[in-house]
Amino acid sequence: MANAGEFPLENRAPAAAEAFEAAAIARPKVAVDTVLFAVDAQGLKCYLLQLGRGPNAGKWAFAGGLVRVGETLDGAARRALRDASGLTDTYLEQLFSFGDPSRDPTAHVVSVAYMALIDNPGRVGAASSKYSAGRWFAAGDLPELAYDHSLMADYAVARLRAKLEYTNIACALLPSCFTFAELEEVYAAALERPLDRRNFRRRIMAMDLLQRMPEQRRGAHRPAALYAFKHRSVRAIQML
Amino acid sequence: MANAGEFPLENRAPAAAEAFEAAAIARPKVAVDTVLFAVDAQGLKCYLLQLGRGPNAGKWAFAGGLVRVGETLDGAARRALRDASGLTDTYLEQLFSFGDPSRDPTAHVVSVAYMALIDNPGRVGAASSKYSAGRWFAAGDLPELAYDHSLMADYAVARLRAKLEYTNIACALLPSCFTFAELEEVYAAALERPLDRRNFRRRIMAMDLLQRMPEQRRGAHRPAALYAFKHRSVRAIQML
DNA sequence: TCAGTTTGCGTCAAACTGACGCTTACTAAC
DNA sequence: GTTAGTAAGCGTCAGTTTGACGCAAACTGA
Repeated sequence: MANAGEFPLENRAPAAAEAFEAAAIARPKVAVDTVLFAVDAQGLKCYLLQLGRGPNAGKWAFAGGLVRVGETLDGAARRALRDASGLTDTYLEQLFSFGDPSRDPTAHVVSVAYMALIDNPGRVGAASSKYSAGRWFAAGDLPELAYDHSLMADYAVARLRAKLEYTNIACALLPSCFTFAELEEVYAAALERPLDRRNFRRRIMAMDLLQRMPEQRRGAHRPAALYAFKHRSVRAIQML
Repeated sequence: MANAGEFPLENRAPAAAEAFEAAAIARPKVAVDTVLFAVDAQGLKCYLLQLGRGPNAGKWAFAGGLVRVGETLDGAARRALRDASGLTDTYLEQLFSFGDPSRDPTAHVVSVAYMALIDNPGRVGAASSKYSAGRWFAAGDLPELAYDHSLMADYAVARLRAKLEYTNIACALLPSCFTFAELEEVYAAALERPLDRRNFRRRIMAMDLLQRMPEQRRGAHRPAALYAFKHRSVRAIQML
């Protein structure tokens, strides 16, 4: 549907189309906004950018932008994220669309929210001139955000937490090789609660997601076995 | 973001705005499409409408339409559903947004997919003149659909199944009073697998969602206790 | 009164979960 | 070298949940 009743309009003179239905039809701008997550020693982090222009200048917001001609939503999200952080190969997942006409007081903008994950906060690079600054914030302690971006943040955190439980999404927050302790830190940071080391190991092992690597990580103490995810693409874990 | 860099444009002469950035910015139409579900004796059903106009005339699709000036996405979905089925008070939940510019060959249309649930397929009424017909189909055996509506159908079924497991969403597919057998039929229909009557009862009871009503339903055999959901609003079940 | 059918309670073993003890393997300090 | 300290990683145990299934209770219609 949706597109259905509209086609005749496309084939008529613009004036006729206007008179018939277009008067009521909104032509909102369509935007994408991406909540970028990474985990570091302090916990789950969110990357925010400070707006350099417009009425919201000075406020913090997620990487975003308007969809361009010929672009898919995913494509626009990737481009906006690249412009804001230099990142090109991230895990990206659509979350939810926000379309309240008053969410942006200056124009009707429908925004499709995305979540992106990277394994290391240090990977972010310089932002485009659209932004005056960019930095990581603790996910649980974000500053006041522009528009309805706080809602997006809540949504993103909830989705990430849920998916940690039934998918291998943690692979997007870790390098290709990691120790069990590092995996546990990712879970503990995102879920914001401590996990029992031994039970966590058992639970993850039962999921059969990991592949043991031949090498070990040597540090100050007993060396730790290195693991990799069997599948680097995110997929639901089938509970038999 | 998203809306951010754009404001200066709004305040400039149109020509300047065009030259600066607008050339590349898409102005897609924004549509909503709603996958309407109900359960009857045959199983899970999906309500489809046959398009009466346009290049896809004759094809089946979900209830949808373009977002109008001042409308929220939810509001547009409710209106489109009302126009297509007469329904006004349904459970409604946003699913996913589809924005591939080639999903509709005649125009760039971003469509926000929704799922709606009702307790009785018989509640649907007459459709607007935009459609030439409307009827229920078995959810597992849909005809060829217009646009990317098959994708939406898959997405909707997956979401419904998932939510049955961890929310009280079944309340939207049942009348206010129902027997355990009716509740089980809803689950079995949506999940498309038989459930053990006794284990199902135990599992649902453990969730503590139901309230036993004083009356009983009398039929040809042993009378069945009537139940109602404690909460009619859909909420996640907290696993202690 | 009985056959037939649905309702709804109960049992049992296997699997899973949360809490936690303890050994192993290393480094760094003495 | 010996030892103290620490992270890694194995194992145990009781309580809970899960899946399979037996069976009595409650009703109708013949």
